[in-house]
Amino acid sequence: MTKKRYHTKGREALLSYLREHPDCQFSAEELCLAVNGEAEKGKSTVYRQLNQLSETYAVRRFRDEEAGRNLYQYVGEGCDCRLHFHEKCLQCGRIEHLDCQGSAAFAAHLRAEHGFVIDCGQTMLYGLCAECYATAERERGGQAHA
Amino acid sequence: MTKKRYHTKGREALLSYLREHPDCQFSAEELCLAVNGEAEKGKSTVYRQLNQLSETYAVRRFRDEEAGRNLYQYVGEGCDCRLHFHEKCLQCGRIEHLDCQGSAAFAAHLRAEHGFVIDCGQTMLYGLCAECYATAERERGGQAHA
DNA sequence: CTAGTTGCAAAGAGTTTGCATGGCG
DNA sequence: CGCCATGCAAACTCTTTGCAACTAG
Repeated sequence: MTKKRYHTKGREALLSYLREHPDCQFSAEELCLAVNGEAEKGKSTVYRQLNQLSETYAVRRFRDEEAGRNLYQYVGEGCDCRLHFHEKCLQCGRIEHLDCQGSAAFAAHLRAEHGFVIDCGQTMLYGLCAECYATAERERGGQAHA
Repeated sequence: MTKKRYHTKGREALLSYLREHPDCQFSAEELCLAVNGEAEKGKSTVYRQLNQLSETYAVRRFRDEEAGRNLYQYVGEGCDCRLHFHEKCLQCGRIEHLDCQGSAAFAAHLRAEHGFVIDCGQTMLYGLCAECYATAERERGGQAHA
């Protein structure tokens, strides 16, 4: 089922680069530039390599909604991104890290009650940050315009 | 900043259709078919309408990673999708609803500790379901075992 | 040597935009 | 009547695929 893979300089370089930047998400274009020195040179190969790497547990493909493209991030061993959530405000778009306080309890609950082993590093929580929620409430209460 | 909007039959029909199917996510193509009777007829207008609707709190754009396209869902008033999480297995791709048991506690924690008002209906939890986790563990152990 | 990998160009899918016409207010 | 909305086609972006040359094992 799984195809045999050769160890090639290209894919190794890509993986190394991603592993050296554990908390960063890169676009295919950025990675192509980083590895090949040019954003266009061999981009199809970079896409193929990224697809291959995404089949493993080491690299994960995310979606950048705003830009309408994919982002790639190292999420393998020695990476702490799995231990905390990220929360993104639907209004202002800001992303913030969430310390492990309640996250661990929630993760434990999911696992104990549902057998679901959540991967915080790959989960984005959506909602409204304090400021935007306040603004939304004010507008809703004001009913100035709808 | 916000542009003036006319009440038009087209956008109203779209919103009505979405509102009548509160737990469903539709592609632009499906919506075009549902509203215009044809998947191609006036699709650019449908895209424009969906973008307009997505600027409100009533409709939200999601991403269908597998199909590489956007999905649209009604998430406004009278919609219960905000009250529970969905968990998606990174391995088998299955999506399951998660009852409110621990979700409510987690949501409350987020709000109390971080002022972040989470929107469950717009958040997807990623991880491994029980079966896939067991399989993954077996394979990982297999390296040392077999 | 054989099968996987690379690189370029071209195709492909989904979405957006230009422009003239139609419709709401 | 002004301005927004519509509809078609063309353009655009990101990603994938075809094919010949290359390379790891």
